[in-house]
Amino acid sequence: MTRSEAPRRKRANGVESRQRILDATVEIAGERGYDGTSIAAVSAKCGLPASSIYWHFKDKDDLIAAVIERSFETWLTAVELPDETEGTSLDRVTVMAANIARSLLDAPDFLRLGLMLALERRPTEPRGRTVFLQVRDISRQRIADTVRTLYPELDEAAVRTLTTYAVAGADGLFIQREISGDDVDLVAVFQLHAQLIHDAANRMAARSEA
Amino acid sequence: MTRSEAPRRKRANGVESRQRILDATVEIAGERGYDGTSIAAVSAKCGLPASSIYWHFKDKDDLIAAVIERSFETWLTAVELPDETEGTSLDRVTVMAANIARSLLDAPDFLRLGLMLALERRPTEPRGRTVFLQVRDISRQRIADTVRTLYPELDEAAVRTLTTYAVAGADGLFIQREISGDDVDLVAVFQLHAQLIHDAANRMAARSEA
Amino acid sequence: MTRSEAPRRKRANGVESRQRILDATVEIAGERGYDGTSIAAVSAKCGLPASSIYWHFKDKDDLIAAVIERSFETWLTAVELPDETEGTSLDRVTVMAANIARSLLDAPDFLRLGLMLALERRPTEPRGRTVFLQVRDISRQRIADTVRTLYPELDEAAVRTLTTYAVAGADGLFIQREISGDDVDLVAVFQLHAQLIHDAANRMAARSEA
Amino acid sequence: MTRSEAPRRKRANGVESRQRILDATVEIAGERGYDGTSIAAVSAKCGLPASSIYWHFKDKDDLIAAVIERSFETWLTAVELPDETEGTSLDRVTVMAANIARSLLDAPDFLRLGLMLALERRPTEPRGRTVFLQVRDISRQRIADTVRTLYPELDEAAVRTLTTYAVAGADGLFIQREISGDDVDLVAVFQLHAQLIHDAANRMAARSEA
DNA sequence: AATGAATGAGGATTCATTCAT
DNA sequence: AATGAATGAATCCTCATTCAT
Repeated sequence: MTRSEAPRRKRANGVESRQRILDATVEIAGERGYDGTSIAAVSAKCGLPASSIYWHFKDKDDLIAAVIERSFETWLTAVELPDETEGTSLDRVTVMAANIARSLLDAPDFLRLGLMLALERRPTEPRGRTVFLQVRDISRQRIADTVRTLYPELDEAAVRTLTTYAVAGADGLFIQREISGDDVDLVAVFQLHAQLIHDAANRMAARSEA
Repeated sequence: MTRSEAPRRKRANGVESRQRILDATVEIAGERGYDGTSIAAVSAKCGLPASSIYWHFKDKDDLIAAVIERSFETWLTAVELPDETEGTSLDRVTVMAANIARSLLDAPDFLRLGLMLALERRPTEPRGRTVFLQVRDISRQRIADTVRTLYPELDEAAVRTLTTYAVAGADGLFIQREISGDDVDLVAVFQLHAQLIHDAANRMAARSEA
Repeated sequence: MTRSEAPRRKRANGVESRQRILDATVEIAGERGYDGTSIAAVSAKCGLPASSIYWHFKDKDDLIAAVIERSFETWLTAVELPDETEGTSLDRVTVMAANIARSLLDAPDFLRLGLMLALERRPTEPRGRTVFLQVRDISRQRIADTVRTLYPELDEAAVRTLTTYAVAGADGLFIQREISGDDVDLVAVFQLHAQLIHDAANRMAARSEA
Repeated sequence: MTRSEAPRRKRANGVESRQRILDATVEIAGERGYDGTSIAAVSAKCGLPASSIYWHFKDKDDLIAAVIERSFETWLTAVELPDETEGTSLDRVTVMAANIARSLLDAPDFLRLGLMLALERRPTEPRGRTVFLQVRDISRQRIADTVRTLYPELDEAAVRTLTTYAVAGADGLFIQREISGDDVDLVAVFQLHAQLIHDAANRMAARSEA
């Protein structure tokens, strides 16, 4: 709504414009989902006319997909998994959980939008959804790797189950936090989650040895 | 062009029409979310003209809220929590988890739509979202009650944490199932969830006694 | 542009509205072709909002197709072919040519639009084009029938050739008239056309007898 | 993202670019008419960015007009009218008709576009239309000259009528061919056309002598 | 209880064109 | 000679909603 900041900008700068558009889009799409994100709203928020958005992105689908891609990259670098950490496996799982929790607090738009897309079931699936599921799978595999490293006695079925459970818990806790706001101490509750997973891993390992 | 072709419209029946509209709406809204649900689409799916939908419901907001309400009721009666079951607390938690898992498999539209609404963050919140959060809270309290009954030694903070964790896990596992389809054995994974909650409850009880 | 004629019309009247829309569309589409016909222009000319046009017609394609259909019907009834006429075959061909010429002078929008559509070669053909080619074929068959009746000695190949030539001449002369306006006496030149076709028919008949 | 990937753009060559643009435009405009031809489509087909098209042509109108001009020239040189041919006037008319028929088979885009333009009736006439009508008139005069040469007894009114009829037939037969494709033997049917014109000329000559 | 028709606002996207480089 | 980026107007069409019947 403030117009004063744009005193007839002329120097065309594609890269910056693209970023501005993406910035505006994460915000809006993270709040209102795919259908709730209108190009007009993005245009208003980023200051570029709607038609300019179409110079940078083929269509809305392409735009949302690009948002997911970029957000995932930023998020990934924000998670900074210190896999080399010394300590017991419980320590390491706990640190990891805290890291993930913190990263989610910083980039909630990404996951919120992603989950909304993931929940939808349209006949023609938005590309953004596909992309989200792909990058989500990348994260999932990282977690699986960590599980394998920390609990080498586990067989693949157990690893898969634990990973599923770990991811599901993360999603669920994130949602809880989105609903209840600061009532939920995300870091604390993620650490409980880590603890339980650790217990489960140990029990499974014991069982498989027997 | 001839008028006589009307196929002997069965005597208008308000109740049935209302149901047809609601049926159409759960399906569409469960697949595409709030913004993705157009009155025209609902009209097409239920066979009644758009204007008829407005005879039964004040506006789109009202319609979606009604859908949530009805779906919740159906779901509640489907869960059939056998609180009176004899057996160890682990047994009882496990049975309960299986019941919930099964009920979610039957009414996925309800939870899918609800979660989509819950994740959104619009300036003027749809009434459907409010309703969903309310009914969700009802479920939450039932779970809290069960936890209190099964693990009477727990203090209120612990009960709250466990309940949060239980609900979060349920949401997360549901999402996982929505994404991966039959790859996820929802009942099995819910039972693991129950197990871990049971362990956590016992550890917490032990700690609070100390 | 004159607004005064519409003092808040309320009495909904589907049939009349439909006609108004079609009337506006023939005119515009007859002048500017498919792409040149904007829904906004039609809306402006008929006084109904653009969205109302979509109540009556599925989309632009459907609208144009409907225009062709209706125009063809009006044109057909305007041609009034007096097949029963007594007289020499030349007389009868000449009368027929004059009739067609006159009907074309009255409904030039129809043929102009149709020919524009016929000339186009888009990857996905507008339904209006299909419809035009169909109704055109109906006319063609009527002409073929007349030729068969008037010159019974002709074999089918000859009938086909003559019909093709007759239709082609009609199209070409119509175009000439569209370009040159009143410089071309359409009735006169159509009668010349009839004459030449008559000669050709006789020559062909003579040849086939030999 | 690296700039070095540009594939060694061959030294800019204005003339060639201009040709490429014109080539793309005939094709598109010949298929879809004036309004149906978008600069973006031309740009996509010729590989040059839209802004480059505006370096070579003032605006869309100018581009279409240029296309008509160039196409007419190519067509003219393709017709190769052998006016000096010996033989009866019927022979010569027939040869000429065959030549024209063949030339139309080779450059259908030109005439298709031209006829579409000619049929349109917009308030502000595209320059391409004007140009087409002009070049068409040049052809018309050549035909009139030929008629005058071959049938010197005809008065000017007769020459004009015959020319009109000749051109109209050509247009109509071309259209027929565009619609029906290979069902129409354009050369054969043009020869019938020539024959009939020849007959008409003779009859007119006889009449004017009487 | 229901519906045909209408409507203004807004949806995504494309348009022809310009301008600085 | 060419182009990346931008832009306002216009495109087709859908939206939620209303209203007279």
